[in-house]
Amino acid sequence: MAPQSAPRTARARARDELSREIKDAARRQLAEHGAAGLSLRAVAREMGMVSSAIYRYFPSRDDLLTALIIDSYDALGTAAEQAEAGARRGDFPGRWMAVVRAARRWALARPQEWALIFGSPVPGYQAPSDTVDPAARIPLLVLRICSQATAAGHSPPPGRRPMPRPVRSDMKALGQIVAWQLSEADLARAVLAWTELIGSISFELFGHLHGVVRDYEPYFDYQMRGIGEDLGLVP
Amino acid sequence: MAPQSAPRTARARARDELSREIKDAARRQLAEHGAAGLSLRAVAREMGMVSSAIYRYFPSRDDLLTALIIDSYDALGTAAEQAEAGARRGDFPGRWMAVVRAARRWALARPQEWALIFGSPVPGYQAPSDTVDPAARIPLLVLRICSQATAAGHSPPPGRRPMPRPVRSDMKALGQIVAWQLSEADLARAVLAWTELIGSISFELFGHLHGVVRDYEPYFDYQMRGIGEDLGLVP
DNA sequence: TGTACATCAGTGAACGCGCGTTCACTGATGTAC
DNA sequence: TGTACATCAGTGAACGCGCGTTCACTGATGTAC
Repeated sequence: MAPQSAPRTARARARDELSREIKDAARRQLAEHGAAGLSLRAVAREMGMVSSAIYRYFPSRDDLLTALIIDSYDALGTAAEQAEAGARRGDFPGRWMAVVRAARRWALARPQEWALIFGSPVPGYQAPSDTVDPAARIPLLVLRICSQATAAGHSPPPGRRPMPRPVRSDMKALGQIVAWQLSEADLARAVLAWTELIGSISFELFGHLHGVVRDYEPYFDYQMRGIGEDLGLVP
Repeated sequence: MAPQSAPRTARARARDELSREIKDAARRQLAEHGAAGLSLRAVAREMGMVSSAIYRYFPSRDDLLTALIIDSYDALGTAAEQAEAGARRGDFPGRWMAVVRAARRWALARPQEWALIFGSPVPGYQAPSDTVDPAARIPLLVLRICSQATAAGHSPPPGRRPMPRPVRSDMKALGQIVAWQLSEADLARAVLAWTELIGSISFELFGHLHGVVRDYEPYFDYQMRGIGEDLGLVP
């Protein structure tokens, strides 16, 4: 018999496709009304289904939200990774800039998805652990760039000030997880750079630079370039 | 007749007091259910009033939200200003650390109020211009510290890299508004520091450092101290 | 290849709930003379 | 000081709406023999 390499039944394929269509419809809802305004009934309406039918695919509204969060983290991570892969390996500042620009572009195109993952947590909603890995893609990418830059002999000027013991211990643990050879001070700097990246994009998106910055792209580039230098990516 | 220094009638005083009580009840609501879950009816219930009575005080839910936003910005600004006023004038890093610690403490005590002003914008809600001045208190405070440090001869090492024209023009405009003598590069650095402050607190509050940092206070202090150094506050 | 049974997608009605806002009203407070 | 009128706070009922979730059901698809 043939169904050996493809044991996926027609029903299973239809199910996957509909799951995806439901998430697409939900994402459109999200883009218009925000996370708090995401309604299962509205999604069902857009799909031409009865509202209870959604429950064949997602056991509750929260599960649908979780799926959207994971997808958003993954889409953002993919965008950043692909952009980074396009830069010359030895060009560490270029790789950093590719990441941050891809992240900003992604955010500008989908502000509500950005707000879903980096804005206020939905009250009462607790992100399950499945979101951890997708959420880690960008910070890991940043750490990898820093690590390879260090390996190539490009390091930030050594520690300006002593690191308190609890911080050192947290950074040591982080270093053991990622297993690359970065000093605790460099790890802390990389975590800060990641915070600065997300913070800068959120500031622009959420309107906190209104009246201060008019031309966001060069402003963002300028600041991120400076952070790249602070990371010691450039000799 | 006597009512000259106090033309405030009993009715007016009662009105002010009730406005305040409504906002207090709304703030409690907010702390529990977040901005999206703020309900006029629930507020009225807590006040022991009928829901329509709220409309004597706030013409709509959005107006109540706006009042809360303004109050939050003001409370945060006041907390930061008071803390900063307690530091020795010549101790610029100390003044910076007083501001950032006060901001973090305020945020930890009222996470939902923080999310209200720095989290995802409420979809469909447009902040009116009354929020601009209260929102500017912290950034202005930061700029003032930098400016006085510069005047005292403590400046960051001069510009690492050229500033693109649009950025320079934005910073020049900002410099004219605040009227102090800071270079465009220093202004940009101060705006970044402000972004980093808000971003770091949001990262902690919204759980993005979960699994990376365990002891937040020393981590925050360490990073903010570094930013203070980057600002050139210390000779 | 054909039949019997199990699985599953989608329906339609219902439960129970809460929301923002409007409106005509009553009774108390404030103002002008 | 007293009266007549205007202002205003709070009531109670109603409008019109949308929501998440459950449940018994029908009919189509898949599976085992």
